[in-house]
Amino acid sequence: MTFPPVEEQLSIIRRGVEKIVPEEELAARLAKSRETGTPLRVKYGIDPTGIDVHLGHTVPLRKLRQFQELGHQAVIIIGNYTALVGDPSGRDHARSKKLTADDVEANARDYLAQVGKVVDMSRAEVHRNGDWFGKMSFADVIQLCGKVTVAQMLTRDDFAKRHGAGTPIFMHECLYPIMQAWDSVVIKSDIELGGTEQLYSFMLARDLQRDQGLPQQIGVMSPILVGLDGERRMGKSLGNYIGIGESPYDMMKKFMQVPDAVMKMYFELLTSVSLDEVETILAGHPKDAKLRLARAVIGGYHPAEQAEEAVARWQREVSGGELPADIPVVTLSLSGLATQLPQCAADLGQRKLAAVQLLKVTGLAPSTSEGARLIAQGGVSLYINDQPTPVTDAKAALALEDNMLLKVGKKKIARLSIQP
RNA sequence: GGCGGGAUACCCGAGUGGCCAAAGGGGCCAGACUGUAAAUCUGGUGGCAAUGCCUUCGCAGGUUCGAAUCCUGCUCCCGCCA
Repeated sequence: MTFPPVEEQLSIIRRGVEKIVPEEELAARLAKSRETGTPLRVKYGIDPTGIDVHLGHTVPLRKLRQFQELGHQAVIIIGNYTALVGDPSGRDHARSKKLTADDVEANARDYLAQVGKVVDMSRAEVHRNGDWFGKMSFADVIQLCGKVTVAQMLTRDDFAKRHGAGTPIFMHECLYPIMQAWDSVVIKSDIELGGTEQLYSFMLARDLQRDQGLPQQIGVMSPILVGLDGERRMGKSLGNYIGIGESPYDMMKKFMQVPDAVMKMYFELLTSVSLDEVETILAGHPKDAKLRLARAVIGGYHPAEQAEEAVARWQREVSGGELPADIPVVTLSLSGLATQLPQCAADLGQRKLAAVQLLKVTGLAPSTSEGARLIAQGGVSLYINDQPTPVTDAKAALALEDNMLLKVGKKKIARLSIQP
């Protein structure tokens, strides 16, 4: 096994990484690996709790892939044991419902399939930590806990804060980092990847590895990827994410709405474009830079021609103002509507319906009141034979034509299918 | 266990008898501008068969012509003391 020169490896590893601890050990470890022809074991752990992988998750995953390309060994840990136990802390009740072993395994498989879009799974080791934790006795657990002090645990920032503030810290929460650290011992990791919030567990792993007479792992920590709002971390619950399973065009639309300020970070963490080139790109027009970014990232998850088509389509439909290609069809039944809205029966008899009611039944407005507001503000228009007409009177009964389009604002549009 | 403070719309937060569908800010929506970025500006932001009507200020009652506002009970939160 031959590896690229240490300096070259370092520059790749350091890209988009916030912290390496201990930084000074990394070069020596790489050098030794190169001399002995031994790949480093690079660990990345995840709890299989039903994750929809988004770009934020891909940051450490991409780093793992880079290690693979440098010739090192990717080791993915599925935390099936911790997932089974369930973490009741701080979670809302809906989420803390117990997962069965089957759920966890299904999640794990689903997760690994998604990970396969970034990591070369044919060359990765996958372990489930239930394989070792499931065999441990309570005595083993106590013995393991004997290696960690409370004072140590309290050096962890969030625990320290909570302890200071008098908010509860549950025993099992203290066990999670220990378990994670023990994973490192078992799989003999040289490097562990994760976010900066993992610092404590990473360091604990070093302590336990030393205790077991093993080489100590080096933590390579990625920054938190900000979401589409440019402020908070990318996350599903915040609704500011791009999932790697999304269609090219859905990704495209989201990319183009990202604030300019995050482009540099996205280029650095989500693409392989060289940092020099990124500088050049960002010096140009921001819109072109964003197109470039979108194309690069989307191309990582979809065939290049589909990424290209998504870009082209965005230029046509959004930038060019053409009507979108995939307008959802809303089917309206005149007789059904007459039952639903008896007060409009007379209008319906003439194939007409008040504008506000139409907005509501098509789902383009949540209520007639909101529909009336939208109309008053000039946000509603009607397309007959693709000819737009603004709707200005909320109460006016509109003639219902099969195939007509109703548009609200810039984004909401529906094609009507009128049935008897 | 004692004392005190609080619960207002999506969130924060004003309002202490009528002028309150409830200030202000954030968020969000629509419009202008633009590159569907940012910034800025304008308008809006409970519902309905809509110049009106109905519902909403923690929950349940009460006082009053009239209650987010006063009274009683209840639930929950947060400080301080023990």
